[in-house]
Parts: sequence; C-alpha cells; structure tokens
Amino acid sequence: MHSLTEENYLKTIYRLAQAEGSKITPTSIAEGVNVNAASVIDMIKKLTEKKLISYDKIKGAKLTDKGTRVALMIVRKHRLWEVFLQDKLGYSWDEIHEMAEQLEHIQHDDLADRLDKFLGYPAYDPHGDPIPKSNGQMPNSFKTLLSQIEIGKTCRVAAVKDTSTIFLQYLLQLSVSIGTKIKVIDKVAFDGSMIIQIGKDNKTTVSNKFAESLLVD
Amino acid sequence: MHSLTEENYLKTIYRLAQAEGSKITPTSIAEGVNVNAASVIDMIKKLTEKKLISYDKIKGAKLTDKGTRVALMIVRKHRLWEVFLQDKLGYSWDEIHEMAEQLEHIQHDDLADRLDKFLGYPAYDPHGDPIPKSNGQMPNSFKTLLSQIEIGKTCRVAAVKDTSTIFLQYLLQLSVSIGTKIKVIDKVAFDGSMIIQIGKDNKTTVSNKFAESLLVD
DNA sequence: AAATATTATTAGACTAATCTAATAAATTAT
DNA sequence: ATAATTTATTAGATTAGTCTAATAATATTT
Repeated sequence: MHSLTEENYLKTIYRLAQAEGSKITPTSIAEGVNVNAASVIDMIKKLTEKKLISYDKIKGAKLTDKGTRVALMIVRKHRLWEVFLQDKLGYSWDEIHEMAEQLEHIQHDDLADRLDKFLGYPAYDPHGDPIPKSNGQMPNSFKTLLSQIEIGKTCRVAAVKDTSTIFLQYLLQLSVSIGTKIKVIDKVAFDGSMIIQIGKDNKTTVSNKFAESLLVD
Repeated sequence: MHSLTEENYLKTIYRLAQAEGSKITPTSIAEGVNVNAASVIDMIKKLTEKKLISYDKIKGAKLTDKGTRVALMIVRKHRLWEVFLQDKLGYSWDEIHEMAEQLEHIQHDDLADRLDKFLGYPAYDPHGDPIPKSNGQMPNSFKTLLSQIEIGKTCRVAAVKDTSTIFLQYLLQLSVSIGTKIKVIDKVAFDGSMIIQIGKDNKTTVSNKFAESLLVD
C-alpha cells in the first residue's frame, strides 16, 4: 500500500503535529526523518499527490484525514509491539524502540487487532503513550495531577493547570513541555514534594505546588 | 548488515539447496525470488563479493559457511514467528506465511532467542518444519513411521524405509518426495490404512503397508 | 531599508534493485 | 555434427529514495 519510507514520513509528520505549536516545515520533517531537506521536498510532492498530506509554504504540511488514519495505524502498531516486547519478551524501556520501528511496518489486515487482543487491549505503551484503537480513537486520556501519580510510574505532561508566565518559564527551564515524560522516583511525605525524572536524564525535586499545577496522563 | 533483498536471496538459495538434487542456477534462483534472471546475475556478483555464496557456471551457486549461517538465522526467525502467529495470535496454517516473510527480517541481537524462550523452545513450526537453534543446529529429527503419526498432525517426509523401485514409483505417482508435507486426516481401524493429505491439495487413502514404509519427522 | 542569514526549491547525480533487449554460451534434438 | 532451443551474461534504462551544490525566497539583524 504505502512504502516503508512513506510510512515513516507520515509518522514523523503526525508526531510533529502532536508536539503542537509551530507549523510543520520541510526542515522540521527533515530533522525528524533524518534526511536532507531537499529529499523532503520530493516526498512532500509524492504524499500530496497521494492525498495523504496537504502542503503550502504558509501553512506548512498537514496530514489529511486519510493521512491521519494511516499515521494512527502505524502508531498503533508501534505501541502495541512495544507492549509485546516489554510484557512478553521482557525487554526494557530503552531497548524496545528500534525494534518497534521495524515491527510497525509489518503489513496484514488484522495483525494489529489480534496483537491487541493477545496483549489484553492495553491503553498505554511502556512509555506511557496512549495506543490508538482500531477505529483511530485515542483512549480516554484521564488527566490527573502529577501529585497523584504513584512512585515508579511514568506519565506524560498533558496540560498545565496554572498558566502564569512564571510557572511556564519554570517549566521551560526544566525542559518540561506538553508530551514530556515524567517518572516519579520518590515522594517526600513531609511536604509533598517529589523527586521526578524529566525525560531521559534530568532528575530534579519539585514542590507539591508544582506537582499540583501539572496535568499528566 | 544485509539488506532485506540479500536476505531473501540467501533464504531462497538455502531452500533450493535443501530441496536437494540439481545444481542451483541463476534461473532457478530467479524463479525462487521471483525476479528476472538478469537481476540474479547482479545479485550473484554482490553476494559473491560479500563471501556469502560461491558461484561458478559448472557447480552453480552455493552458500558459504557465512552465508549458511545467515540463511539459517533467517529461517529460524521465520519459523519462530510462524509459531508465534499460530500459537499466540491464533492464525491458521495458511495465513501465517506472508507475515512471517516480513517478520523474519526484523533485526535485533537476541530477538530470536527471546522469542524462542517465550514460545517454549519449539522444535518445529506449524508446517512441521524444524526450527534451527541459535547455534545453527537443526533439532534432532526423530524420524518415525508415517503410521505412528496421530490424526490431525502434519509431518514431513524425511526418508523411505523401502527403497524398491515399485515403492518409489508409487511415491512419484503420488507426488511424494523428501520434504513433502503429509497431514493425517483419518485412520481406518479395520486395516490400518490412512487417509492423508499430500501437500496442499490431494487427499488419498494409503495402505498400512505404505504407512509403514515411509519415514517422517 | 540594506545586509545577512536562514529556508525552500530546483537541478543533476548517485545507489540499490530491478527491467528489457541483445548477445554469448551451453544443451538438446535432429 | 549441425540446428534449434534454452540458459547465462552484458549493456543500458528505470524507479524510489537519497545526496550535493546552486539558486530563489523569506526572515532577521543591524
């Protein structure tokens, strides 16, 4: 149906669109797919012809409904395979991504659905990312306060409750944005502050006030 | 390491070598890989350069030790995934092949080993083909008489106990040769004759004498 | 606003794998 | 052994996806 390469472009554009905010330019896609910007221009033409994306210089690239459906099914497969690799084969968090990158392209009518069933219809992958359902719906994202997350769990920043500049600046400083993954390492019973891991590296302690201002899922 | 295409050539050459007998020519490979013979010539050069095969016009193509190792690992992955698809996802005999063709190319150090463990170290795939171990050894092929096979099971013809011309001619007539898969449909208690399915299509009844002359595994 | 820097786009070349058409070599049939 | 046929091989073109280098269009500084 669509080549592996096309699928990777669609997935990248989907990811960039989720990351929200700025428009999706040839350069940003080039970074995401890890190719030259000139190559992206060619692929933009191809995907536009196939009506998988729309593109103009002002609005940037955008998935069409058709493109979104395709992208969602790739994401679905990726995340389901990640669950498989972790839950069934015992791989850890950091080992599963590159395999899932390959597995997501396996083509078959109902492979994803069978896998989904076999895995017990998981709602989230091992990174805490929601797994699209076969109809394309994302599982209900129950946003909770960071303060409610149990020790050891990983969550994703979904929204902020406090939109004050001073809070947002603090988030910026901590490299926390929508989509950032936060793992709760420990909680201090005394004052409700939390030791969290932001993304892959940075461990920090944040106050209870902070943890009550951040919505995660 | 090796491209998907290279892997498919190696697998095909391995399969042709197993099928025994005649030498492996560019034309036979072309048929196996489903490409033009001219393309095969190019790939033969490439694989020869990489020391994965040897080739000369008289002896035909032959996998080197290195090439054999690679081919065996692809076959291993293919057959393990087939077990997964049947045992875990509930696919049937005839649905699993094309998916396994894709899954066999998933690259990761110990994915095959983890899968093997997860599946309980199966010795045979759903088609009755032996699954190479991670060291490249084929599981001990315990040859049994066809008469010993239970109803519903599929086995592979491994050898003949009776080598008389008249028996071999009969086998030829039934299109039974080494490697042919036989499924035992039913057994007649009265005289020990069996209703078997040879390969994919032909259902026949064979005598107990026949079933006592054919070694399968 | 002019100068500078960044982005987007085009043009042309490259690689892997394939094809077709033509030729060379080997086999099989007469 | 010669003719006919099949098989192997070469030469050149094609496709998808990529690249570099050059140019055009925008955006940012000063």
